[in-house]
Amino acid sequence: MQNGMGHHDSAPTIHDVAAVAGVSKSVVSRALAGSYGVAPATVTRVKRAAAEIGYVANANARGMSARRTHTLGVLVRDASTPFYGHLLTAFQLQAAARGYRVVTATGAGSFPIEDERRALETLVSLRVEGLIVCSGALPVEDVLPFAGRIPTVIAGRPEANASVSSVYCDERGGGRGLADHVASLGHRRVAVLTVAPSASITQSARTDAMVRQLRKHGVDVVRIRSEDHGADPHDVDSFVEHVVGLGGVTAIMAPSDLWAIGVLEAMARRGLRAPQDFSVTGYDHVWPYATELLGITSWRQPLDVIGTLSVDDVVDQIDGRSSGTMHRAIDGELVPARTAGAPTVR
Amino acid sequence: MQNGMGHHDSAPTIHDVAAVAGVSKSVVSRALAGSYGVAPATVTRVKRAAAEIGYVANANARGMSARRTHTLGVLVRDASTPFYGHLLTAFQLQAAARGYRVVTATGAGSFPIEDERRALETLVSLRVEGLIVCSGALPVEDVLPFAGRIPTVIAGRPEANASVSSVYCDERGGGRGLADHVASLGHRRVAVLTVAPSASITQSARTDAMVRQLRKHGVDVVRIRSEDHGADPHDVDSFVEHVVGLGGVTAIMAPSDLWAIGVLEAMARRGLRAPQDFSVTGYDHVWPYATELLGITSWRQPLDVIGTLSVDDVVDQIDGRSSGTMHRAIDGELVPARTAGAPTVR
DNA sequence: CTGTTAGCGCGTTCAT
DNA sequence: ATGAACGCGCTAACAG
Repeated sequence: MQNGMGHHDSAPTIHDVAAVAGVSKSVVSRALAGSYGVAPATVTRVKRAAAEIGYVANANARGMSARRTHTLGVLVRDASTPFYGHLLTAFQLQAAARGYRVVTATGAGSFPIEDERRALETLVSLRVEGLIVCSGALPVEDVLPFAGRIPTVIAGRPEANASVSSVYCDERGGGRGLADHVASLGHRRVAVLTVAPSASITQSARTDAMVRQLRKHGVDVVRIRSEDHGADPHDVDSFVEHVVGLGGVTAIMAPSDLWAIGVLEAMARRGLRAPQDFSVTGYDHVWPYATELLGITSWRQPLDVIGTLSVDDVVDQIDGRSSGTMHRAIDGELVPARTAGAPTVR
Repeated sequence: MQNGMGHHDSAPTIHDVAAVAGVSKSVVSRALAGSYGVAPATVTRVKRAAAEIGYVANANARGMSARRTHTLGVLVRDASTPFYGHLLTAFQLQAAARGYRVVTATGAGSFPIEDERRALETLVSLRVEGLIVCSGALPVEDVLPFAGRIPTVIAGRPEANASVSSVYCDERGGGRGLADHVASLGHRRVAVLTVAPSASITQSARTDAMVRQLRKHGVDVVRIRSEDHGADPHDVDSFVEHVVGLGGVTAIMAPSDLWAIGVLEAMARRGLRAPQDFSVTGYDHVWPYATELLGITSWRQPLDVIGTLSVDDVVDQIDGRSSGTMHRAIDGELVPARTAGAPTVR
C-alpha cells in the first residue's frame, strides 16, 4: 500500500457479485448470460450488483469451462503499414458483425521471422478459435501445424497450399493489368523493380507477372532485383542512378506504392519528374498513398473485401458450416493517375 | 484423415505431454518453465515430447493459476491510421524488451465510442496486467474505473487527471511552435481550422494553442470550426471555398497532416497551390504523410519515444517500482517544408 | 528430484 | 427458480 493507487485489490469475481446480490454464483452466471430459469426480479438485482462493483467476467476462466473463447486471432506483420492497418479494421468490423472479438499480435520489429512465430504461438496459447494470418513473409510451414487444429485463413497473399484457406488479391492479374496499361501507353523499354519471394510473397508474384506480361507485349524489360540495391524503399538512389545509366528506359514499375514513392523521391533529388522523365507505377492504392496529390498510377487492392471474406471463412469453419479449405482470388482494379503517361523521347 | 476439416482434435494439454514423456504434469510444468529442481535428462525428454505433439500451453489456464498473464492490453481508436499504427509498433517493441506480450483491441468502426468501451472491457476481461489507452476520443471517465485496479497509462494525448498516468506529445507547445513559424514567415492573416474536444482532444488542444499564439504575435486569426464544414478531412471543399471568400488570408493551419492533405487536394481542385496561393501547415509528421514528395510543413510527434515511455510506465507500475501516476509531455519538433512559405500578395 | 493435492473463476450438470 | 458439486488446464505448495 505504497502510493495512492492501490492496484492490489484483485478484480471482483462472480463470487463477489453473488454475495452482494445475495444469491449463489450459479444464479449470477445464468442471470448475466440471459439464460432461462431466473426470476426477472433476481436478474435486475444481480445486474445492479454487478454494475455496482464493476464486475467484468474473467474471459480466461470462462473460456476454460465453456471451452469457447469467441475470439479470433489476427497475426499482422507490421501494424505501422497502412496496408495492414486497413485490413485490421476490416477484420474487426466483420468479426463484430459475426459475434467474435479480435485480438491481434505482431512481431516486434518488422524483420525477424522468429518474432512472428512467437506472435503466432501467443495467439494459439490464448486459444483463439480462428486464426487469420496476415503476413507477406511468414512461411506456410510455420502456419500449417496450427491450421490442422484451428480454423485458419491466410489473408492478403496468394497461398496455394491445399490444407489452409486463403483470401487475397489476384497478384498476377494485377501485375498483368498494370503491365497492359504501361504497354498500351506506348512504352517499349521498361525497368521493373522485382522483389524476392523470401522478402515478400505478394510483391514477388506481382512483379514477376509484370515482367512476363510486358515481354508478352514485346516490350524490352530490364529486370532489376531490389535486393541488389539495398532492398529499402526509402533508399533507392542507386537504383534510379542505375536506370538512368541504362538508357532508353521510359518507365519504371515498382513493387508497391511505397516503393514508388521512394523512386519518385530519388528521382526528384536528381531533378527528374514523372511522367516527364520516367513514367512510374506503384501497387496497392491504399490511403494515404492513394491521395490525388501524389497521383500515383497504381492497382487498387480491395482490402475491405479481403477482410470481410477472411473473417467469413474462418467463422464458417468454426461453425462447421464450411466444407473445406478454399482459395479466393479477389480482383483489384487499375487506377490510372498522373505518374504514368506516354513515353518521352530523351 | 482428410485435411481442412479435421479441426475437432482439441489442443494437446500438459497431461498429454506428461503421458508421452512418462512423467507427471508437475514435472512438465517445471521443465518447460525452466524452474530448478528437474533433472537435465528429464528436461530434454519433456521438451522433445512437447515439440513432438505440438504442445502450446494454454495461456488462459496458466493465467488463472499463476494469477499473472504477462500481457499488456492496448486499446487503439483506429488501426488504419498510421499514427496509431506506429504507436502500436513502438509498444510492441518495448513490451517484448520488458518481457510482456501485447494484445490489442479496437472499436469496430472508428466512430461510436460505445465500441471503444466494449473493446476496453474485452481487454479487462482478458485480465491484462496493464492497460495502454490510445484514443483521442474516449473520455477519461470510461477509463478511470479500470485504472483504479489495473496499471494504466493514457498514451498520445494530454490527460491531466491525477489518478491515471499519461504520456503524450506536448500539444500546446507544438501548436505554439508551428504558429511561431507561420508568424515568422510574415503572415498577418491566418485561417486556423479548429477541432472540438469531443472529436479529438489532441487536435483540439493544438489548434487552440495555434490560435492563441498567433494572436499573441498580433496576427489576425480567422478561427473556423471543422464541425461547421462536415468534420471530414476528405471533404473540405466548402471550407476552402469559405477561406478564399474571406479575402486577405495567406495561410491555413490544419489540425493534422491528414487534414492538410484534404485542404491541399481541395485547393488543387480549384487550381490553387501551396505555398503560392496559400501556405498550409499540418501536424504529426508520421510516415507516409511525412514524405518529401508531399512536403508538408508540420510538427513531428516522437511516437517511438511516447510508445517506449508508455510501456515503461505501465510495467513499472506492475512491478510496483513506480511511486505513483505521472504525466509526461514529450517535445516534438518543427519540420519546415515546402507547403509553407512567405505570404503572397494576391 | 519427482508425484500428489489444492485451488484459480467460471459454466454446467444435477438435485432440490 | 435456485443452489451444490464438478471440471476445464495449469501452477504452486506440499509430501515423498
